[in-house]
Amino acid sequence: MENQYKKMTIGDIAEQLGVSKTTVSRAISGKGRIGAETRDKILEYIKEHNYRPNVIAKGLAKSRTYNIGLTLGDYDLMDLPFFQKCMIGVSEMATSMDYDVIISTVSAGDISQLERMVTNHKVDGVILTRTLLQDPPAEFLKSRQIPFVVIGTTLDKSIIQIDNDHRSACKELTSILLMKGLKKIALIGGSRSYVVTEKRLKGFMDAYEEMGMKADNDLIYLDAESNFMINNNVEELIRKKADCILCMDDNICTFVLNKLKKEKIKVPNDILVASFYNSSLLENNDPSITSLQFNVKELGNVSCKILLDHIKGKPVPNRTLLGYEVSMKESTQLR
Amino acid sequence: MENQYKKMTIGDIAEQLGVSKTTVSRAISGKGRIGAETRDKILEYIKEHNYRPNVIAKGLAKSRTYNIGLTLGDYDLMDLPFFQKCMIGVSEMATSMDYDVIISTVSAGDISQLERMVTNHKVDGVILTRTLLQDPPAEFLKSRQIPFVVIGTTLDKSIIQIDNDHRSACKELTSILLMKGLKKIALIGGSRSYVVTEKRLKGFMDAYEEMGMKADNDLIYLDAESNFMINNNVEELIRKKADCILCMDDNICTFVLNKLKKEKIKVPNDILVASFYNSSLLENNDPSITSLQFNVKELGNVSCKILLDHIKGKPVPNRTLLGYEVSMKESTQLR
DNA sequence: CTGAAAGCGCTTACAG
DNA sequence: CTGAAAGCGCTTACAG
Repeated sequence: MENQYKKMTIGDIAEQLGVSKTTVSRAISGKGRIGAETRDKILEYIKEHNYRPNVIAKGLAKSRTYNIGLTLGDYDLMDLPFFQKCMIGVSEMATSMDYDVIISTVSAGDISQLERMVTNHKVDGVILTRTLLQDPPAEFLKSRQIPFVVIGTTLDKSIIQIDNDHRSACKELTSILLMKGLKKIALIGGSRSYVVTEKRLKGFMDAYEEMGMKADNDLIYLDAESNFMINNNVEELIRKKADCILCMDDNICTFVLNKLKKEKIKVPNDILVASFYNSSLLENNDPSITSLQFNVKELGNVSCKILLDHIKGKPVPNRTLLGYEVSMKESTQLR
Repeated sequence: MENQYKKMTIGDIAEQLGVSKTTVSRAISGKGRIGAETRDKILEYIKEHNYRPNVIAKGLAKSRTYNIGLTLGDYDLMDLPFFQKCMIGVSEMATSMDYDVIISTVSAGDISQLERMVTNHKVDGVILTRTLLQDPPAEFLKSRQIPFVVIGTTLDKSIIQIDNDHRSACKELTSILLMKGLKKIALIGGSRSYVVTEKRLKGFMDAYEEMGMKADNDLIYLDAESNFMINNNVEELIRKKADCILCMDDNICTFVLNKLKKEKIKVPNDILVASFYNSSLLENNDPSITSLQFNVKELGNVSCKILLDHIKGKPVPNRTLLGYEVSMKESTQLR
């Protein structure tokens, strides 16, 4: 099953044109002095014969792979669209800079795939998605001194990170709700081992503080990991007569909506609902759900650009915060 | 930003142990005659010093990249979980055979990323997902004589393909429904430019034929691409008093369920609903939705194995059909 | 059983 | 401005 497609090399071109391989190489890379005439002749030949240099060979010579790694955790399966959109963003940018992206899954703390990829010298750098407070992949890469960036937020300030401004976003959505005159806003959030959970909580608190108010801790439920827990939380919230439920992500929101439906509590008539995260899970919901909107593809784009710049030794910001949008929908309309 | 991690080479080992690079290479690959004693000594040294060969260099020498490409179309965004699960399956198998997977997006017929990846000699083969009747990526790869396999089904029998047995699966689900005594089963399907649409239709027909019955063409709606079209279709089906709506995929099913809800038609009390495809979109629906179940990760596993075998020149089956499960839920319970 | 040497397809000091 | 040569880190006939 050999590929019989003409595999032209730099040597073939040199021979055909009666120049040296060095010259051909220079014409291609544009580096080193070379006569305009010779260069044009070579470039023309290349175009005409559809030659493409072997990136692997180039990589070996320059100790580069022209690959970057992208990890996905199996927890990503929970927020399906995120990884895919992000990956498309990364891939788009990588391609435009003549890099490719190799994927690597990290499941249940098993970083063997990542280790393999790195120790096999298959990538020049890595993009980590969804980091935990304690992040084995990040620690591994740090110990290996491989350039890497993190999509998300880590406590370790020395790590290059790119994230949406979750804190401000959550603050803004909460503020809008508070200004509607709501008195008993509840918050249901996921695992506190994710940094983003803390960020969202802080944003929520910020909104209260700015208005000189105090959030009611009795209405805040964190570490809500299962449908069961969320059902319980919702029951309690009904008893406590919350007037709005803020969900930290769409998964939680889906469970909350199901539970409310089962209890025959109407949204937005009886209670308001909003999500701190957008995903297509809620796209077709009736009523439509108020949520934050993040441009995940852009997140991928930017992260890739930063990693590549970093690999090339350019200075890059240690922390990059991307924007958001608040999308008000039916679920928070006061009757 | 250089990686200062010890980059040991085969030469270093040879020098330290007073043998030749050839010998070291042989010890590692296990090919070529070599004394057991020398081999053990080398292997031990390698283990002790945590040496990992540079796969890129090995690749250059063997004209291999130890990478395979995996394409995803932007239409995949419609069935989110599919690509990701599939990719995890592919990656898992690839890793176990010391290969890596490079992703490449193909959007709106733009195969430039794929072309780049291939002409840059970055992959030894490619896995294509979601092929269309007319498939530019497949045609391109064929013309380049690059080993590749397709996840899905193509009309071109010369292409190595791996798919679930959609036809049998759809037939089985339809049969079960027919045996419940349903008289007016409707079918709403997507674009006919996907081979799988035809397969599903055939399976539907098969069920009727086997029972000596004839499907009512008046209840079959294909090329239902938009929410708008599906709404119309559902309206007509209500008028025609269909007793069951079979949806070819979960996207369609979601639209159908929304429309029925809006029209205040209860599932399963007033009409039954089932889907020919499973995805998490419907996971939390109330009532739970009867659907077919496919093991997508396994699909990825098998596809990768077949491609790798093919690359290595082993004989592989031209067509591989994987199983399915019928999962009966509330949405098809006759009262 | 072991090694010297050529080669994979590039890049890049060093000379001229 | 151009080229011969060494090198990137491996593999593999060929000889011994």
